[in-house]
Amino acid sequence: MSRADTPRRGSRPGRAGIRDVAAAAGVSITTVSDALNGKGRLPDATRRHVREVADRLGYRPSAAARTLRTGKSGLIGLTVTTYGDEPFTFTEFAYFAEMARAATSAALARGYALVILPATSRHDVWSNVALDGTVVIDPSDEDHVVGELVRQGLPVVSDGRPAGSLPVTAWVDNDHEAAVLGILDHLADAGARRIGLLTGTTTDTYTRLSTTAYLRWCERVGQDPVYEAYPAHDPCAGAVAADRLLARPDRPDAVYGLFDPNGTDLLAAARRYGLRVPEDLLLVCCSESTVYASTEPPITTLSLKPRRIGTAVVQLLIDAIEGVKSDQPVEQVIPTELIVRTSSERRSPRTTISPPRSPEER
Amino acid sequence: MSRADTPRRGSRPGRAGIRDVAAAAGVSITTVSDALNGKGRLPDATRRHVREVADRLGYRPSAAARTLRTGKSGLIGLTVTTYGDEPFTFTEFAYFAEMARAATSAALARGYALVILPATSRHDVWSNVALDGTVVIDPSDEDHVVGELVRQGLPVVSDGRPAGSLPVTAWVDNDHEAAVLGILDHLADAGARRIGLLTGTTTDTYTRLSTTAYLRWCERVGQDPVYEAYPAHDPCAGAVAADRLLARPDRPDAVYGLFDPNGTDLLAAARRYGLRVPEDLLLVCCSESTVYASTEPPITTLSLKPRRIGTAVVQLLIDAIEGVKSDQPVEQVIPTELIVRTSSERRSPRTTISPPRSPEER
DNA sequence: CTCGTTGACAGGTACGTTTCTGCAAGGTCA
DNA sequence: TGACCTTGCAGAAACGTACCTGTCAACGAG
Repeated sequence: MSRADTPRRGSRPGRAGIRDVAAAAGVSITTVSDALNGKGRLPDATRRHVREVADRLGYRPSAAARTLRTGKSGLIGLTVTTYGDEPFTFTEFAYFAEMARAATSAALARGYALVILPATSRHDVWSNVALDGTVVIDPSDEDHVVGELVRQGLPVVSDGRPAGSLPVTAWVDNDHEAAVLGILDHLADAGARRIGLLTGTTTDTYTRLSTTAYLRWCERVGQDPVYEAYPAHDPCAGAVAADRLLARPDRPDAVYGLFDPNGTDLLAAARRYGLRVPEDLLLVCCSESTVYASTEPPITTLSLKPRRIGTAVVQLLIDAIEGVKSDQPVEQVIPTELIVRTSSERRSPRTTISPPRSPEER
Repeated sequence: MSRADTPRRGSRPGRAGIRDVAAAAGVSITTVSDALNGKGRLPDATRRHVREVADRLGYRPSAAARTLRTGKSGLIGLTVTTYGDEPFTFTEFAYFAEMARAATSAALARGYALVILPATSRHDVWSNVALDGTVVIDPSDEDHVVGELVRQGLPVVSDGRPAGSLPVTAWVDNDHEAAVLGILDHLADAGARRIGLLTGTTTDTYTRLSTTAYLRWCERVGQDPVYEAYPAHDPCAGAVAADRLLARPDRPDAVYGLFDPNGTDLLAAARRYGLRVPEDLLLVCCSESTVYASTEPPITTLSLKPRRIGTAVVQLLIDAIEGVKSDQPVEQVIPTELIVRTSSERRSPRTTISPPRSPEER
């Protein structure tokens, strides 16, 4: 009895299935599938006819069924780091926004869409979405999620070289050490005699590599390190740390800030202490924001080229999904760009003319 | 023959199916499904046993199969406006980043994930992902995508009240008119006598409502409108427009900028023309960026509360997905917040002490 | 003793595709 | 005229899950 109740199977209101199209076009399901997907050997007349009927019925193939059958969903995960409940990534710093934008664009161009997922291993969410692969932003040393994904055979590409022996498929990163050394040399060239650093307390690779590069540089040139560290995800702490740095007895005459908001923080702190930029204090910070072009004075920034990174990461990932999976990880280094502005301009001739520095000052 | 080749069906390497779990636990598929999903009537012992075996095998249910069966994917679309090839939304202005962040957070908290999709109706991408509903950011008058989605029976919630008769399920927005009027009054209170506007050439609701509110206010108080419009998605055009506005013969003594970067643009332009802020020029702009707290001088900003909007939009959408679908659209208005800083501080007593204005100046 | 009732499970079907295999009809060539 | 290939299409088997519909025992009530 109950069988007779539903003779019109699949007659869900609002959605026409491939069956309905086949019936309406007077052909078989196979023919419909082949006609719409451009496969099989069909005369153009049949193909056109099927397409036409499908259009008329407003047929849209079920993504779930297709995914189940083919094993490909066309979805790429994008992990965002969370602090507490809030997703941190891609809003705090312009870097993440730019990177995500480029990644989105690159994915869409190849027919994929991005799914935003938290870096924490909340199984409920991760296992509820069928992914073809994942982009991981700056994974920590022992990332649960990455391990799990790799175990499932999914390709994983990371933005930022993976710490430890994380088995990612590929990664893209800048040469952070070279970038920091370049900036320090640039500041020294501009007349800096004691360069300070505003850095973070977090353990991510970017912070770690940059800080050690700074320390190594200090050792090489014989300068005592002068730096303040703060939790980078707390914007207030940045302003406080900037203030601390300029309040020190061994106040630096040049500062490099590792994080995006450091430029304005340092500028405000300098103002409080009556320091002129660049006369009394040279300033550089790492940022993708355009506001530093129109601050007073404009501030020199280091760009990590997030657009290129986001694009590269997605390309590598989709290549891995679609193409031949090379066994060895693919590594790609994107060059940084130093955008020199007034805040790090060479000191006035006065300084240059001053007598050569004594050894202990060097 | 070929049938005998694959007696172990579903023995895909790396992924254990529900069948494997059932076999390993010595129960039926139904029992496994019931045990893991907390349904059916099973003794706790069986439930525990099944769960244990599933864990041991590393069983992860197939999201695609579950979606196909249940009709729910746990995915929510988030449209981003694109200009040319590039996704524009959520990177140009801090508003979008904050809004997306809040939306992501709210969705994850309820077990949903966000999928980033372009507002243009690229069918390839849209039809390839199974969505439970969609958040649309500031849809244009005749949005193809919205119509299509609604026709498929999917709930659509928009950030920004829909123009025309777009059949969205619900929407969330600010009271832009009230916000603009409030700012203009605030500036007038601070001593402004001719208030200019920096606005956009685009036809989105925000720009339109804000501009007409400005024009109405001007008419009411008897001031000639003084405004410049530019394509908001072009950052360079903003600086040029700011310059144009201050170069006019009828130069305003106060300006409100509708878009995020306008504050720095206007500040730079004021500097070029030797105008002091706030003595010669009062400044307010609509922005969520914190940089305006530490510019010189700090700039008064209007916050649209994107966090609250993003959260509200997602809550409404998920309510519509899971709960009772009310037929009439749900509308929700989020109050704005004016963060008053130095750039719009009341003019010095000199101005205040000056004789009451003549009618034509009013 | 019989009859409903409830607990604890198993079978089987449907979700909507893709695709492998098969099978006629018609053409080509020896 | 058959052997063989090509063309044009249909049948049916998966993909992995959820859930509806039994079935079979035990058990208390009448």
